[in-house]
Amino acid sequence: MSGGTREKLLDGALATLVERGIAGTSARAVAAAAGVNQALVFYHFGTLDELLAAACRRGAEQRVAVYRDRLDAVRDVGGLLALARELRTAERAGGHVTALAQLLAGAQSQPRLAPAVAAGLGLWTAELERVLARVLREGPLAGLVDVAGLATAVVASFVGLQLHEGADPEGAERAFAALEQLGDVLVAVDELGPVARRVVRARLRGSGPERA
Amino acid sequence: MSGGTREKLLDGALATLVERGIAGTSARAVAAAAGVNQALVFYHFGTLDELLAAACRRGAEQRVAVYRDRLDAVRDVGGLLALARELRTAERAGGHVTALAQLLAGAQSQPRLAPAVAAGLGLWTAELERVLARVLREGPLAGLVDVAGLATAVVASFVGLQLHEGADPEGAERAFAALEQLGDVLVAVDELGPVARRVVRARLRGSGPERA
DNA sequence: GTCTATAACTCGATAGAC
DNA sequence: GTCTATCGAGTTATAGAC
Repeated sequence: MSGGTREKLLDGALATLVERGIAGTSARAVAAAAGVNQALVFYHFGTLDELLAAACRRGAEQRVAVYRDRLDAVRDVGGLLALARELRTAERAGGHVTALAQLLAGAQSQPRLAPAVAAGLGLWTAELERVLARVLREGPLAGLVDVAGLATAVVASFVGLQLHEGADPEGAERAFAALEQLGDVLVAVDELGPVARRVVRARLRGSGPERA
Repeated sequence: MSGGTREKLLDGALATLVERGIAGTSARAVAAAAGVNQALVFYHFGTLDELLAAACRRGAEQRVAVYRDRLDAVRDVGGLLALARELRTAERAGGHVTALAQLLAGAQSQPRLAPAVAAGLGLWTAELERVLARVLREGPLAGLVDVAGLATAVVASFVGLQLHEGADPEGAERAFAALEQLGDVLVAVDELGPVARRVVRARLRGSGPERA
């Protein structure tokens, strides 16, 4: 939490979003969390929304950077699910996805937040798209599912599950476990070999995304 | 919007959640949306949180009732995806899932909201669990994936996608389309027949949920 | 850049008339 | 049940001293 006032405020904004939610994230609450005078929010960022938007962008950049190496190391669907579980566990301490979820909720009725939140989500989506393209390279889904859309769906689902965790932790745990089982099934289908794969594709002729 | 004051306030609460988000849903804003005096919020519900909790429960009950017949009519994964798309379209007019999402965001830091939101989500989850159990009855996933957990995951994902729509409509559309493609693949795998199904299950021996 | 002080407003909630 | 009036606290944002 050291460094300049600007950085303290950005950290304080994310911490306040996690602890008090978007409804409780006032300029005073953020300044208190940052250990800084309340007027400095407006000196450095003009408005509270601008501070939150900046915190959203920087928070997503930092987190994505932290996980980039591990994302690069993922080789199959099972590895991706394992990383998702690790990220979920890390959330209990850091709460970065929680902060993003609160900003996303706020962006629904605060148009000024929407671009920043979309950018933050886009950083995660872009990373995941790379991983999915590699993991699904030769699997049965390759060429049949729009990878960019799938990446967005996975990110959105992760945010939804993280929110669910706050209201129903046991349910969220079961949901996560079920998705891991689903992933195992996909892996097993993948291992059926090229014959089954060709059968599946033949049945889907014309219903997938554009192919070269 | 006719009826007693209590009902006007419950409707006004949901409308305010959609228009202003959880951060902008004050007792005064709800009363204004309901066309009712502000003090009546506290006369009828004691606190604002109690009103929001009651609105959450009633809203979920009403919406689930509206969709129950159509959920009962779903016979396969494709039908379920078609219904999901219909529900998503209906959201643009009604915004009931959006209200639920805002309440879910608020519940993260407002413990008094959590039980009501968990109950509201639970109504959707229970309905979906029934449908999934029927749809997956003989498919490759039967017995391999915890249906209750999967239902929760689907509901959480839907809420996440709905929130995503507010910040990035094009991305949400692509995500939805990708999930439909994924559903098509699952249907095709399902049609591979009992031989492939048995191979998949053999590979998964011991990794699924408990079986009788 | 950082502070105090304050203007102007909204908030949840209550008291008390009707 | 519904209204007006209001209290006390919290809100964004600014002015001006240092």
